Amino acid sequence: MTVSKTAEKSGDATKGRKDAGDAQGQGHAEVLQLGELSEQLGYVLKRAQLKVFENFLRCMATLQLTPAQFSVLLLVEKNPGRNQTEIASTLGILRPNFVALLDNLESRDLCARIRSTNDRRSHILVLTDKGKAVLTRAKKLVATKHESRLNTLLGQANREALLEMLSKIANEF
Amino acid sequence: MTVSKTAEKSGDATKGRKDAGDAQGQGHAEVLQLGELSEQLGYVLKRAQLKVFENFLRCMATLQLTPAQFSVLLLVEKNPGRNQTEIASTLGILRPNFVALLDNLESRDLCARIRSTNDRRSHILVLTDKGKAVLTRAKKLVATKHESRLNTLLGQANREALLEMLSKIANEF
DNA sequence: TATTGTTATACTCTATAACTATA
DNA sequence: TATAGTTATAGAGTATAACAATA
Repeated sequence: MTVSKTAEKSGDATKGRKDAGDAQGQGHAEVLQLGELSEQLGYVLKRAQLKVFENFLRCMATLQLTPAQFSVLLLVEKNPGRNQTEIASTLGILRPNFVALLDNLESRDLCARIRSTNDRRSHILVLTDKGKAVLTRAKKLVATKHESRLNTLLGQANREALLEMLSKIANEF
Repeated sequence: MTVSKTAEKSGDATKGRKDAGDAQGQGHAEVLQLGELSEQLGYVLKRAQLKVFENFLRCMATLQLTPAQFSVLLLVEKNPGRNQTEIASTLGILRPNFVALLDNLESRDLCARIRSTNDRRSHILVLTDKGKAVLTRAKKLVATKHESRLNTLLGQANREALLEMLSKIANEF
């Protein structure tokens, strides 16, 4: 991809480079021109996404939940009684990759696999009481620290418009 | 308390699961409820970004350019005479990871490293004639096949508003 | 035979340390 | 000593094949 996760402090690409008074004539110093790049939706989308995930992780540091883990907890809470294949595929996670993610959540006693009586191949997923409690705290953290900051930055109306357009892209593009 | 490992008698866990016309008792279910997930900006942002990159790759299949490679070509064209560190850090690519990316572009004769005369440690980056030609074709493909589709989907005004909000997030969040 | 969860594996992207050659 | 490019390497994230248990 174009952008790295926590690369360096944003905006220090030209750190330490001075243009004024460069007697040697080497070293243009200004920030590079992004040019058409700043009009490329994919580029800006990716950089925005990294920023948002980064902030999410900071907000969730106390609960140690990644965006993927949070999405699993939310989906299991909303759809109790579903099996691994259903939860994973809804989130776009491949079944093999879902195993380790679930192992992690289960080892922390946040969710549990229950062998289905109807189809003994299936593992029904449910949140444990601890999982429910953690999810409740997580939602509060996300709302008060994460999403609220986006509201402040964009404004409530804009944030909703943004969400709508992104949903349209995600679903119809 | 924690959830028991033994399956429950599908009481409320499977509530509302059965398809209306399901003759067998095996019930494929309806689509899962995303619930609050569809309001999580990070989640929707990520899915939108994946869709956009996916489409980008399809549009660029003939030229075999990834988003990252395209961004490098664009930036080198706009900022000739810059070295690897400057180009890479502007794009948020770490220097070690930039080496293989450049090796690829150079092996395809799209860009070239030129040892700087001022500082023989530096490699100045330039596009080759082939690189310029390919980039011109790439820009046309992106404009006519990729970005234009986004315009159709969102509308010109909305697309600009989207870009502006994403830029704001990328730069100020 | 088909499906669920799983293992093994591979490939990409990202991240850090350390080397070399210059400065 | 510090910096530019590089190598090696490790860790996530994502992808496919195949196996055991079950249907």
